[in-house]
Amino acid sequence: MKIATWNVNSLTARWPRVSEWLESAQPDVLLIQETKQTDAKFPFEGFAELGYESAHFGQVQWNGVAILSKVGLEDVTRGFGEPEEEARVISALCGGVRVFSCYVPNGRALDNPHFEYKLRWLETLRKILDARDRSVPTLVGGDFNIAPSDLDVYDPLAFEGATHVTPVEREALAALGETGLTDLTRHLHPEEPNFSWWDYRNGSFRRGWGLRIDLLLVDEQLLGSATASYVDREARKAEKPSDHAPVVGEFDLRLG
DNA sequence: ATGTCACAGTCCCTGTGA
Repeated sequence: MKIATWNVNSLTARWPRVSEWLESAQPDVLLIQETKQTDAKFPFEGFAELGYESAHFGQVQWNGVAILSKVGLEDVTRGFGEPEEEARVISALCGGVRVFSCYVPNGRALDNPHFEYKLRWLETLRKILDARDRSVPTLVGGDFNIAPSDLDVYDPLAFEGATHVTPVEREALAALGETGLTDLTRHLHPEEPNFSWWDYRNGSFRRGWGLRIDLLLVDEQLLGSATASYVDREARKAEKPSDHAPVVGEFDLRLG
């Protein structure tokens, strides 16, 4: 089973890239973030023509998360169940695996109220993951807006005083892991940076100025069946690309 | 730090978010 996560930075703007990537990469499941559209605009039919069932949790202008699947899409949950919440998490049961598509708040700046919101949001997610049914294989993917370690940052000195790299954010991410989840790409590749995001500005991609902030957190069952994980940098080279590249995990699942 | 991109509304520019 091949499961990928991709922050597409507007599905409206990115449809050509997303549709061609699905046709060539053929993941069984794709977790999407930043669709930036309402459910009414989400291309359910376009995805169906490509062979995918889909579920979306959208809003008017920002955020928006989705799950596409070729292996079934059942028991969908949208958000944390809080009133007026932003569209940042959706989960479903796909081919016997509970998958989450997460778009963690950016944080903006350390002294911005949005930074506290980011930490609260992560704590709410942790509680949900801690309460999950451990008998069901689980994958939590998405744009976490946190680089887990300095290996995940092209120049740690350039990020002093910035979000995405602080101890408190990394501790919040590690707390998700303490519910029994492992960072798949880093586990399989302990030393390669495997950046997944490059700023549109400054020619960052060409210069290799990236961060690894798009992650696949997997439980022990999935970790034991994992055969590969990689970043598809080709997608970042395309015309009018997202600033994020897809992150892929492959599993040799033998589920009862 | 900032050489870009995308969105909605103020609607062909501006403010916001990343």
